This record gives sequence, C-alpha cells and structure tokens, in this order.
Amino acid sequence: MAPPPARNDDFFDRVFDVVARIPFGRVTTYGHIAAHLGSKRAARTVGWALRAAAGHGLPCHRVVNRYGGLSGHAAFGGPHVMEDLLRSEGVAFVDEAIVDINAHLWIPGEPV
DNA sequence: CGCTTGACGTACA
DNA sequence: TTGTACGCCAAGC
Repeated sequence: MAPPPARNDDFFDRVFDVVARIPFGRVTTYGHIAAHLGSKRAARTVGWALRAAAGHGLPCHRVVNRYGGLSGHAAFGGPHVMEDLLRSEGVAFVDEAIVDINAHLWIPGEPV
C-alpha cells in the first residue's frame, strides 16, 4: 500500500516512531532505520534524530551502528550505560561495547 | 541566507 | 586489503 501515511512529516518524529517500536532484547542499526524511511544513506540524519531523542524516553540504546558498536554511548552520559542496559535485556556482546547484532538484529516494519 | 557539523554507510583508489 | 573521500538529510551558528 501506499507508502505509509506518515503521520509525521518531520524526519525526526518518524525516527522516534521507529525506535520506539524496537522490541525488547532486540537491536537495529541506523542504516536500517534510514532505509525504512526511504533513504538508506540518511543514516547520519538518523543519528541526528537520535541525538535529539536523548531524553525523550526512547530506547536509543537499542540503536547501534552497522558493526553493532554503541556509537551513541557518549550521549547517554556514560560509556557503560548502553552496554549495561542491553545486557539487562539479554543482548549478547561479542566485544566490549559491541553487541551481537547478527543475533538480535531487528528490522523496522517487521512484526514484533 | 550560507557554511559547518554530525550517535553512518558505501564506493572508489 | 586498507585507507580515504563522498553522499545523505537536517540542525546549529
């Protein structure tokens, strides 16, 4: 159907909606979110939205880069905050600040 | 109004 | 193979 009726004309709100839908114990990447929005190269813009989302109550810690690295851990106020949160959700880590994205990757639009 | 920056990703040399 | 450059979109100054 037609492309999703974006109730949110703003790129930001659209990112918020996607991030807020990330299921528990699951993670996604900036590129996938951007691709879901229409431009897979807009990953940087997604990062901007996430930065603004800091403090909006969104599970930003579930958003990682293409390598599963916690790129935005600095915006959380602590380098181990995101890691601790993800571990609390049962997410596996392949390295410090690196989640096993292959085992927990969730794609926007997929049913929970 | 215009240039720079930014929680990324892909392409090319 | 590794490294560098560019592209995307929006906000900030």
